[in-house]
Amino acid sequence: MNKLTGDVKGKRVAMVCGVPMDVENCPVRDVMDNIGGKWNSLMILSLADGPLRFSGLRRLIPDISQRMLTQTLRDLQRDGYISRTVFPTQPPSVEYALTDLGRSLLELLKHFVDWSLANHAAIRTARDTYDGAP
Amino acid sequence: MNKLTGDVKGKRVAMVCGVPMDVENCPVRDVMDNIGGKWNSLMILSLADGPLRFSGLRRLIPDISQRMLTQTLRDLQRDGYISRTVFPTQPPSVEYALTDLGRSLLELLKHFVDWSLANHAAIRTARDTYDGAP
DNA sequence: AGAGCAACTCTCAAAAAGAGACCTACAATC
DNA sequence: GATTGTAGGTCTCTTTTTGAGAGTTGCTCT
Repeated sequence: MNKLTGDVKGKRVAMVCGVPMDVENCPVRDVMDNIGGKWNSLMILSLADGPLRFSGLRRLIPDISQRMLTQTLRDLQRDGYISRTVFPTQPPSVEYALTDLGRSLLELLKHFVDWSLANHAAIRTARDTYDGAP
Repeated sequence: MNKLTGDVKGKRVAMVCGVPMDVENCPVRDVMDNIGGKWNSLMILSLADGPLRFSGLRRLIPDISQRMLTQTLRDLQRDGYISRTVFPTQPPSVEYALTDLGRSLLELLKHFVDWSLANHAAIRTARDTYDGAP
């Protein structure tokens, strides 16, 4: 019997790092989907230094389409990572900022940034080796 | 002038957390693409307790297609996170295991698992609030 | 002899992402 | 006073990714 499986409510289910990886309703997958999206974590990192407006974010991440920018912001807002505030100027301006939850996640993401910088060279080397050997 | 931009080799570029977010050749994006894929980090977590074979991984992550399993394993192998060892049994069996680099990343991912468990309730609440207010 | 496993690959359909046009309303420029 | 620009989007169309599932090769077990 595999130590990597367990029972949750009578249902046989995979366990990863002690967490039941039930396909639906798995906390880890839920969060991973958020940080896992192509733009999501980049967006949170971009708001690290303070609130930004729609067009400010576009300038900061020049290769995101408006469509994906809108959608990513909505997704992150929905899950409580960022807030959206409309100021009644003419034309209205909309400011996006990290919430407490978002700042909490940001702390984790910063470790990733550090790790990336420290290990980038090793990854590039591995990749070149792999690609070089047909 | 925005503190969020800087110059890299004479090219104006966005800065995030002090890191130049040059669209190509950005270390952070490079790593984020790896942990960011839908299955990538789940795969690394799945190998946390020891090496597994192709079919073992399928059982552990029942909702991944064979196609994506193959591709995810190749990607992670290419970037040096996992190793692939073929044993000359009949039929040959193939074992996937974390490398040192993979185990190093795993330590970071474990923090995510912890964070997910701690904050999952808050995310669900935020989501329900957002969805409940049309 | 027939079924099953292991580790894939291949094809086709569905879903997600990207490109880019379009929209409303105001402000500044020529 | 006509054009151009900005802000914060939406809409449509095309391309790229994913997913579902059948097929493959060779051996083993019943």
